[in-house]
Amino acid sequence: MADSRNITNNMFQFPVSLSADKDELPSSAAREVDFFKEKINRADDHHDSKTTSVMVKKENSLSEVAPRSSAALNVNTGLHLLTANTRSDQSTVDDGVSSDADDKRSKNIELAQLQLELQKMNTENQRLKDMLSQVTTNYSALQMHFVALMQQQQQQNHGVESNKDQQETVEGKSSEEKKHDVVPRQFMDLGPSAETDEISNSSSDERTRSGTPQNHFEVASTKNNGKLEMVKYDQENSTFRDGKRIGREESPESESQGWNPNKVQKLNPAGSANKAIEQSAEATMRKARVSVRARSEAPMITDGCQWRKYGQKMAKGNPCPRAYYRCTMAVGCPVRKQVQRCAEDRTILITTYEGNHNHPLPPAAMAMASTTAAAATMLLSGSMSSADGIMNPNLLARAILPCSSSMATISASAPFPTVTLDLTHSPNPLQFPRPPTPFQVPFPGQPQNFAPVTTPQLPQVFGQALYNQSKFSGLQLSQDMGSSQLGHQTQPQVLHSGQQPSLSQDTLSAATAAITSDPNFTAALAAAISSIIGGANNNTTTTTNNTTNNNSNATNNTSNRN
DNA sequence: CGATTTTGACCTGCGC
DNA sequence: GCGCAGGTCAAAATCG
Repeated sequence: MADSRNITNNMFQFPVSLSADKDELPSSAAREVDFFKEKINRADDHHDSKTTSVMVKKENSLSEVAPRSSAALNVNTGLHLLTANTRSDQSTVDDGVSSDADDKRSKNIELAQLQLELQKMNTENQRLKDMLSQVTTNYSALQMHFVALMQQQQQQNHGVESNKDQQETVEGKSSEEKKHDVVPRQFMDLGPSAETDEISNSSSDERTRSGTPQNHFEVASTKNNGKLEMVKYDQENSTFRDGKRIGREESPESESQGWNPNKVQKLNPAGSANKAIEQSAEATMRKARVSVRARSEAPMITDGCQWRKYGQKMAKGNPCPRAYYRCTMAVGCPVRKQVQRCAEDRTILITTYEGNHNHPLPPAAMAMASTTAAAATMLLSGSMSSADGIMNPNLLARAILPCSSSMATISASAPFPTVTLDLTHSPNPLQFPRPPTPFQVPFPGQPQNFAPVTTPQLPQVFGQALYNQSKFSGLQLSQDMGSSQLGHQTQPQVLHSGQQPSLSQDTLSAATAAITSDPNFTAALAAAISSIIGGANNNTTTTTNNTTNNNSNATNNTSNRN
């Protein structure tokens, strides 16, 4: 954990120590710091209680060792005496004065002393060994206790999530389907807890592959009937609206297949079990959202993916229309996003992501994709229960990285649990040096950026990110953000996007490399942030591949229903 | 001409 | 049951 914190602090200075934030949120920051300290102190206390005893013992041992070391010196002294005696022997031999009886007596005495000292040394050696083993045992016990607490916390979270999944599953679920309820739970079992999931019946090989949600579904589908192709990447399709769009969605168009729950049912008629698995798990994934707030004058932040707009609606309480985009980098990619400007500060662009990509991504897109996927999974696996006041793994994450209190917000309230990454706070310019050249996002049209990095490493990246989901740092828990989550920044800083520090391509490459190589999720998160910031700036400073769509025109589409 | 955007219609869930 | 709001579809329009 310390490593992750160090890595993050070294690589990406999260914009927490902003002056405005300090002014605005001194209490929360202080609370966070205090909590962290408290946490640490508690841990230290706990550890100290053990350590103290150990130390006392150690001190005792040292105090006991000290005379014994003097005893060891005594032994040496004895040896020295022996040597002296040897000399005396020699002297006796040389002199030929001492009698044999005296020599034997003195030798016996010395021998006895030596044996006694040797015995003491052996005893002390044994005691030292015992103490060492005790210290080791205490350390192991502490470690195990910590791990057990973590696992218990995770399991409680999963238990709540699993219950919710069961409730959200389609009605009339048969007992056979219930057998597979483990799969959504397994899907949720990410990170360290997955290693100790006693319910999971997956093999170790499956576990090694279970880094991504896709992989989980792959496993699940393989386990059930081997229809890999259907479950693999359609994780978001099956439960959406319970497949009631029969008339429209049975169109033969392949593009809509990814979103057609009936297609899943039709193409995978082997069992309702699979469907239930997919539905419950995909429902949870479907519901998880990652919202990114960034300042950008462009209609859309550049996240490295290709999007196609499929709808626009006026949302209540916001004069700016909400645009709906779907990822078009692959046929049937379930990822969608909503783009809307903040009603309070229209320089803030709110982008909400749903789902996981089912295709390789360019590095720039992978940063965001891995971030959203990990954040969503983290949200589903951990924070929902935290909203219920059971556990709060994010507190641990905050302890891991206490410097990013204002960066992310979890909203576990209905209708959708949402992680909001607030990038509107200006990073410290010293921490985000401004590059001399404008940032350019490598786009998928450039194949050199495409396959080599993403294809083989994508599951690993997801897996690493998900494995470290508990390290998703800087998540500020919000019990009831609700619709106000997008406006949790009470006083947005007036900072044009052009003023935002951007990152050079080297920086992004480094960040991307950090994602692909570093198992630290915070690094991945920071890399995504850097890509966002760079993309936003790119939009404002250069001509990009973005469409000419302009949401700010606000073509009133309120009469959509009318 | 294909791809993309626009936009009215449709569907669903939820609250009353 | 009704109305509202969110989300999606798909034909038409537009763009390159």
